[in-house]
Amino acid sequence: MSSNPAARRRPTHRKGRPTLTRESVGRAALDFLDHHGPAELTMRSLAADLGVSPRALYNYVEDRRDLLTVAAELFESEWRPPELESGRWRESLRAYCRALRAHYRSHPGMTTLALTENITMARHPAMLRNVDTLIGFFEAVGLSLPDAYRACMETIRLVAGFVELQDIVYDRPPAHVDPADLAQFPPPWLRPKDPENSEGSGSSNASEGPEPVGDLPHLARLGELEPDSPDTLFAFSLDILVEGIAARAARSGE
Amino acid sequence: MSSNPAARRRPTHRKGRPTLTRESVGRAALDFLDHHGPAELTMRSLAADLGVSPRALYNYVEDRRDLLTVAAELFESEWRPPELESGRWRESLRAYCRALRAHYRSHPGMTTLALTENITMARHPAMLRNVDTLIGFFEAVGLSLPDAYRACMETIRLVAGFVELQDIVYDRPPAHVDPADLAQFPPPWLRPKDPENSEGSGSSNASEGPEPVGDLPHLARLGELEPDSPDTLFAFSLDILVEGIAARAARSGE
DNA sequence: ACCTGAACACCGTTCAAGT
DNA sequence: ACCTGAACACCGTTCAAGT
Repeated sequence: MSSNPAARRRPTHRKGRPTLTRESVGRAALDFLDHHGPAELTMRSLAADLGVSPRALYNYVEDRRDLLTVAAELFESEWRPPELESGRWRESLRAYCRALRAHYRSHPGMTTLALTENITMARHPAMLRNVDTLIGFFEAVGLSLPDAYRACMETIRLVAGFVELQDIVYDRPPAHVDPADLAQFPPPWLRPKDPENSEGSGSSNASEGPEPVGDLPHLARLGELEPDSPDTLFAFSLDILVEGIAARAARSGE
Repeated sequence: MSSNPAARRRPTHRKGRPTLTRESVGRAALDFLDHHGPAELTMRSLAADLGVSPRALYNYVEDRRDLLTVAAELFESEWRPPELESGRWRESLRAYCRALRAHYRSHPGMTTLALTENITMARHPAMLRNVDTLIGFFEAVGLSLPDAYRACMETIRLVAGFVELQDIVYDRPPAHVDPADLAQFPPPWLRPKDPENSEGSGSSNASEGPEPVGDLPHLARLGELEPDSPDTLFAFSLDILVEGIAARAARSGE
């Protein structure tokens, strides 16, 4: 077992802590996102987390963009998709999307970070296999090959978009928003404004006029109903997706 | 016409350039995004664009977050939705979504910027009216009031997600990606790797093994087809949405 | 081979003066 | 009232040494 000389070249520890590697710093960056917002992830804060100087990170990644690319690859490589069965395909697709949503939520901000830094995701071989499997699934459901690809992309985009645009606000409420507001439905900023306190809304110049909200009849009725949970909202999105695909499959089946 | 003394209080020009206002600096920030990436939008670069010192901006906005909030509000206020007609509702919804996509694309990165800075969008009164109108439209199509709200949110999320996750890569190709690759379908990173040049793929440590891509049968067949344009991809997403909503409306109509 | 510490050019933001 | 210029604490990144 010690016949491979290359295996002994690098020590596994240094100064009491494990030796850094390209993977371990990427892993640290990914884990950092579980507890901090994307903006807090800096070379310096990550180095402090690892107990090294900022300069040390540059021995393993080229720059911050490269670091985030590694983190994105690790993020994709740890995605374990559930089985897809083309019989009872509706429930199968729903379960797949619920699992994918949980995956994205487990490292919130990774997608947003990739967007701001112009990092192309879906490069990891594991992700390629998943995409291929998903396309095969949609073909088995009855879509043409091009439609199966489009459906695959639409599915991933729906889940990623839901997590980044909807879940993140609930999972990590911004500091300036009252947490109690987030439990409400519709969100308070979708409610018609109380005409009492129309003053003091920040903009003090009257040049553009008060710009009254006017009637918002449907939102007003919504305010009296029970709030939607994010899970309910997500279930609705899945319904639209599933039935939309079913209609498409029925059409190309003719 | 000069009877209002308040109208004369602020000069309209100073040192040959128009006086700054809260709106004008927000407008400048929004326009900045048309020509530059979100990361380039800094207090200093924007001040240089306006011909003032960075400190001058702080007389009109509290900080960078506040500046981006103003820009987001302006972005929403300039959205002019097309008419929605509940008769021929499918084509009407499609046209609405196409216009909304064009709106988001006209200021690329605004949504991503709002995400990274934790800025809650849809605060502008004009946006409230639009949401209310869209909910009314979906009710007229045959959805229940809660479903109409969910469909409204799903519609906006679909368009915003498509622009940020799909269009931006085409409209603003990242510097490190070959532009020719973007015209291909599927993207090159979705193609099975050529076994010839499996060497030199960046990661030089063999500790994790070569991790072969293996068979990607559906992606391989896709590689021989004509690439999808973003418009084609978007049209497919709209088909899924429209037919999904139609199925939902038919079900609640019973 | 891998690390530290100092340094550079940036960034957001604030302070002390100018007019 | 609104601006400038200098300054502060950050950031990514690099250089020159250390071991």
